[in-house]
Amino acid sequence: MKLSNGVEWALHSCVTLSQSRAPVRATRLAELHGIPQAYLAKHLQALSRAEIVHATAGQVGGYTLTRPAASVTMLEVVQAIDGTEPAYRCTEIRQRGPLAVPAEQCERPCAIARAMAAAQEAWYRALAAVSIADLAAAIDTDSDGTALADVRRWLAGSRH
Amino acid sequence: MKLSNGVEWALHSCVTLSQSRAPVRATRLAELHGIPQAYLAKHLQALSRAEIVHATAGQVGGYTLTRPAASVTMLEVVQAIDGTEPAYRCTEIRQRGPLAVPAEQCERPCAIARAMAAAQEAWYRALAAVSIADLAAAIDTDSDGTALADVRRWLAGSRH
DNA sequence: GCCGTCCTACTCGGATACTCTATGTCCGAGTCCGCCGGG
DNA sequence: CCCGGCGGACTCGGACATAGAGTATCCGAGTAGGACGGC
Repeated sequence: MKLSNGVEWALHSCVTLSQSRAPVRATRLAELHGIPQAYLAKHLQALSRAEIVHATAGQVGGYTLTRPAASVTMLEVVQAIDGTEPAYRCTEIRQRGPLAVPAEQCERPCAIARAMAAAQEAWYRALAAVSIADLAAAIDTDSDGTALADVRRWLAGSRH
Repeated sequence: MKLSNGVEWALHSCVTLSQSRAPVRATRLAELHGIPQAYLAKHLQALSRAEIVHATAGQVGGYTLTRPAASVTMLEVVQAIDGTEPAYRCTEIRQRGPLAVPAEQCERPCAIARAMAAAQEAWYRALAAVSIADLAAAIDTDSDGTALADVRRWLAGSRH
């Protein structure tokens, strides 16, 4: 089980966007994080489709958060990038083979699928409990308030 | 994020093995579940390496559980197949770009990595709370005690 | 009749092709700003 | 001096190559059981 690499970029990008009221171009986000511009753009598109960020075209365009950072959860971002498909997908092998269970008795998911679904739910809950604002606050605390201030200053700098 | 298909097969196979004291051949397990024999064998090797099952060679060989089903957790099986690598791997992008944080200040994982690790931990706990015996009991309940009895009878049948 | 040895058939184990998703990249459609001309 | 129209350059968006991991398979090494011969 491996999570897409873009999830990390998307989360960092959201934290960065939460520090700016003005639109931030994908190029600048990529430059700030030292990652490929074109590929980050692809993931930002996914965030745009999920209506987590709003894209503005034109000369002073870029991305902004559509909602306050406190109301955007990590879960939303992860699902926007990675999709909402559960990690475990039951293929109903109990309905196959010489001892196949008839479909009528398979209305409820099988015990294994139920346990995996419960685990996934626990994962979801843990992610839904943390917002982008929480992440920003934690980063701020970790750096004694310098990191995000630097980001704000850098974002306010020349548009190159 | 997608979990390997073999996880499902491995879990079902473990439940099946818990119903037999005699070794069960990979061929029979595959036949019972209606899945490719050669590929299942590969995953059974992983379970063998993890010392969850014991492989016996020779004419009446096959696989058996090394421990009572109640002491084998779903987490062990999942990790044996899928590996122990966490789903989210922080690439430390905070140490890159124009505002790179110096490595000395990065002893603690970044806030995002901490949150993802907590979520993964919640997932692990949910899986560790369920044993193979629990799964067998749940399946037994679901089928009014017929499913596992059928399996035991089928396993006791001719070795073909 | 009993025991040791050999043989055979069967098992698992690792090395080997193939496919599909995730990665990385590019160019085109759409849009907003700034300039220019007219009133 | 103010306003409307136009041009241009910049933005995002989706379509297009590439690589790595997961999927599926095969054949060889090793082993346990059974048959055979000798004692």
